[in-house]
Amino acid sequence: MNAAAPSHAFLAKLTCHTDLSEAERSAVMDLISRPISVPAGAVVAAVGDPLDVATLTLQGLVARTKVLADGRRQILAILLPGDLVDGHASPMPRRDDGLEALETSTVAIIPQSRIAALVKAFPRLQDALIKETLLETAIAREWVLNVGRRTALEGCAHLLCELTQRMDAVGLKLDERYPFKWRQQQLADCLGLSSIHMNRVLQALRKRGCIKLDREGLEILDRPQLCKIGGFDGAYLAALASPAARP
Amino acid sequence: MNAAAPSHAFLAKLTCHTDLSEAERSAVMDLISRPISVPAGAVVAAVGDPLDVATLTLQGLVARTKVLADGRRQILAILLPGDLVDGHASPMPRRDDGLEALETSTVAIIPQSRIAALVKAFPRLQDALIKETLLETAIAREWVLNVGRRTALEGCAHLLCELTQRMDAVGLKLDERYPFKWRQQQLADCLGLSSIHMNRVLQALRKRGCIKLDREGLEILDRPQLCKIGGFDGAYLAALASPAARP
DNA sequence: CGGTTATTTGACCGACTTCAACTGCAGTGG
DNA sequence: CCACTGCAGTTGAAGTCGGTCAAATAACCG
Repeated sequence: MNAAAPSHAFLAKLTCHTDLSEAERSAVMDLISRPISVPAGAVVAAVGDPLDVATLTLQGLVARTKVLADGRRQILAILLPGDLVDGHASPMPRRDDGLEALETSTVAIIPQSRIAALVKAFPRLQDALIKETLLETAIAREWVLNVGRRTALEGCAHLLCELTQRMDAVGLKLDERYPFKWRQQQLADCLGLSSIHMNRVLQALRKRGCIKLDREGLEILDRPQLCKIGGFDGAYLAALASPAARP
Repeated sequence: MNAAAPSHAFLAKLTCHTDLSEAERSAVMDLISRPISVPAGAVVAAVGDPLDVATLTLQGLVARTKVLADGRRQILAILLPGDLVDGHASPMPRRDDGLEALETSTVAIIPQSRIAALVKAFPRLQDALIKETLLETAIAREWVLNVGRRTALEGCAHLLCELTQRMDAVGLKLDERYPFKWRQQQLADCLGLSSIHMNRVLQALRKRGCIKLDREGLEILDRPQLCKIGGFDGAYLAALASPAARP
C-alpha cells in the first residue's frame, strides 16, 4: 500500500511526529468515515458555521479564506491532502473564516467529539495533532511576513517554494510537475495582490527561467534561484519530512 | 487580590476557557518560578534558540518578530501580560522567530517539561492551553488579512481595536488610557509599513478624532469610528471575555 | 460555433517608500 | 545655565510598486 495515497496522507503526516501503533493507526483511519466530494470553488465551510467539526482534506486543495465587506479576499492557508484543520475544541463557537475548495477535492467532515474520543483512547495522538496545529501556525506566521514585508516577486517565489515542498511531502509531484490548476486570482489572494499584477509577477518568474506554469501544472525549473528570490528557508517545514529521511 | 494583577492574568485567561479547581490554580501558579525582568528592546528569545521552553509574559509587552536578510522586520504577534507562547512540544527543534520586549517587561521562562508534567497531572489544563494556542492563531490569521488586504489606515485602526480589546481583557486600561509607549516603527512593523507612512496614518486617525496618542499613552476617543474604519469585528476575541460577562 | 471566463497587455493612477531636511525633546557634560 | 548629542517624530519632494481601468487575446464549455 502506498504511504502517499490520498487517504493515508494524514496518517503519514501524523507518523512524522510520533510513531504510531497498529491500533492507533487503524483508529485514525476509522475517522475517515464518509469522504465528501466537492467541486472546484465550492464552499466547504462558511463564516459563522459552528466550529464543532474538523475538516480533513483527502484529495485536492482547500483554502482558508477571509473576505472583507467590499469583497477583497485573502487566502490564509492552503490545505493539502492530509491536512486536518479545526481538530481541537475551539475557544470560539463559530468560525470566522471560510473553507473553499480550490480544485475538485474530497474531504472528510469529522465531528470534534469523535476526535476527542480518539485522543482520550490514545493520548499520544493528542501530541501528534497538536504538532499538526503548531506546524499550521508556523506556516501562518511565515505568511504574515510574506504579505507584510516581501515584495510581490519575493512573496510569490516564497509561496511556490513552500507549496512545492509541502506537496513533495505528500507525494503530489508527478514526473517533476505539480498539479496546479489555480486561477491566478487565487494565487493573488494568497499574496494580497491584484490578479493583474500577479500575472506580471508570474511572467517575471517565467522570464527568469524559474518556473513553468500552465494549465497542465507547475514545474520548478530552477529551484535554487526561486529559493533565493523568495528568501526561502525550509527549516520551518522540516517536520514534514519523514523521520527516516531526517538525520 | 486583583484578578487583573500581572501575575494572575494568565490564570484569568485560562479560567476564561475552563473553570479550574483550587488545586489546578495553584499548580498553574507554581509554574511562575522565577520572573525575569527585561529592558525595552531586549531579545527574550532569538531565531535558532531551542524550542524547549515556553515564555509567559507577566508585565509589559513582548513581540514575536521575523527579520529578513536585508533588515526588513515584521512583527507577527503582540504578547500581553498573561499570554503564554510555545507551551506545547513543537514539531520544530529550533525557533524560526524571535521574541523581543517592546517595553520594559517581566517574563517567565518555563521548561516545556514542566508544562507537560502539569497537564499530565491535570488533563483539563491541556484543553485550556490548547484554546490559548488556538486563540493566538485566530489572531494571527486576522493579521494576515490586515497586512494583505487592508489599507494602511484600515489596518492601523483594526490593530488598535484588537490591541485595546485585548488590553481591556487583562485590565491594562487605566483611566480611559492605555499604556502605549511604542516607537512608531514598532507599529509600522506590525502592519508592514515604513515608519514615515505610519506617522502619516496616525496623524490621519488623530485628525479624524479617533485617537489620542503621545508619549503618555493611547486614548481611544471614538471607538465606533475606529472599528468602522478598521472593519473590526471582535467576535474572534470574544473568548477573552470572562465567562460571567458572556451571555 | 457562440458565450463565458481567464489571461495578457497597455496606459494611467494612487498608495506607499525613499531620501532628505528639520523639529522637538531628553540626557549629558561643560 | 546652556551647548552638544542623539533619537523619535514630523514634513516635503520625488520615485516605485502595485492597483485600477479598459481592451485585446486566448482558453474553456455548452
